Amino acid sequence: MKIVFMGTPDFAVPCLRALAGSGHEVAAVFTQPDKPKGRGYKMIPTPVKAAAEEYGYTVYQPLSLRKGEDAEETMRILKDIAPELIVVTAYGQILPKEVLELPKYGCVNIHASLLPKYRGAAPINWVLLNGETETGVTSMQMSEGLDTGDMLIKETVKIGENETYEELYARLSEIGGKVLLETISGIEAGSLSPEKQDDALSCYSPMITKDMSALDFSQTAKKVHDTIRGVTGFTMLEGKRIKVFKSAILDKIAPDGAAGEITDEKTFTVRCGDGGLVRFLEVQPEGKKRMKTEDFLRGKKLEKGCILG
RNA sequence: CGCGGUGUGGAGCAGCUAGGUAGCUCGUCGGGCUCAUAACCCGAAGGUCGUUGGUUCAAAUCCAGCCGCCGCAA
Repeated sequence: MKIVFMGTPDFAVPCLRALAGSGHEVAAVFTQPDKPKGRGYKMIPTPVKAAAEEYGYTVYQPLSLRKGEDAEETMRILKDIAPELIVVTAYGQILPKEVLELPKYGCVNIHASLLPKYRGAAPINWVLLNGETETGVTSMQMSEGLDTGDMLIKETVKIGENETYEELYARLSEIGGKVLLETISGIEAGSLSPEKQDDALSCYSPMITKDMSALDFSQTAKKVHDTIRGVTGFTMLEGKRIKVFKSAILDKIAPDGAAGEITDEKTFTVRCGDGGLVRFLEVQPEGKKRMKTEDFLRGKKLEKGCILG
């Protein structure tokens, strides 16, 4: 099948690779424009662009598909290509109606949640922040609303108690590639039965912001742990910023003591608002590399009773 | 030229402000102790102190450039 692929971040890369290995014709790849990123404002190509170039695909990076010269130009390009299907995975732009209706089979989207729950930009983060125990990947026939199209294939996965955003992200993106191929096969065979989303059950996952990563130890241990898993936590230790990438909740409870207090300096365990204890497993001090807590503690002496935050 | 941190044996760090013997907590290897152990005791190996140049009798330490890694901000 002649396909146009649209995607931007790492999450979309396994989908593109799946297509590349499937025998379908990838006629073009669309991704967001490169932006000056990082220290010194270096221009970094998007992960999808980097992958597309490996395969020698033609890459387009229009500023907008909805307005301006780029939008008109894009429509001309798409009409010229005349794809049978457009595949969209975490592209980062809203597709106008003309684009949605252009291909014979329309546009399909791979979304990292069990729709209709967690529509929107950051489903993986929010699933973890909310302490969900399962999530998944859904493919859908795109319509004009945001992640509101009819659902085609859904695959559910269990979430590990200590599973982090990174880990879940990697798992779901791989599943995304698989679901994509199944969906395309289904479309070709005409064997899919689109299912309408029940809007009453829907919820949105808005973009995450920096301040959501700030750990608040007056909250429950579960909440603190989920924050670390979902968006990577950070707090202040002796005036310096320290990120927390991985954590675990202990079975024990410390009924007395202050929130944010280090209760065990040998393992970097902190007391939370409900008396629950969270142990940091992987941290990154300001200006340093990310490291396991045991490594961190070899060079840094913590003081028991020291308060974080 | 966005702001800042950092680069020291395999790992994480101290030492640098007031230049002059390479240190700590671990790991590794050998030996000992023990019913046994990730525990304890003794010993050993292992480092061009990121790189280039400068100042100096002498530089991990002071100065300049370069490279790498990272935090913030976008």
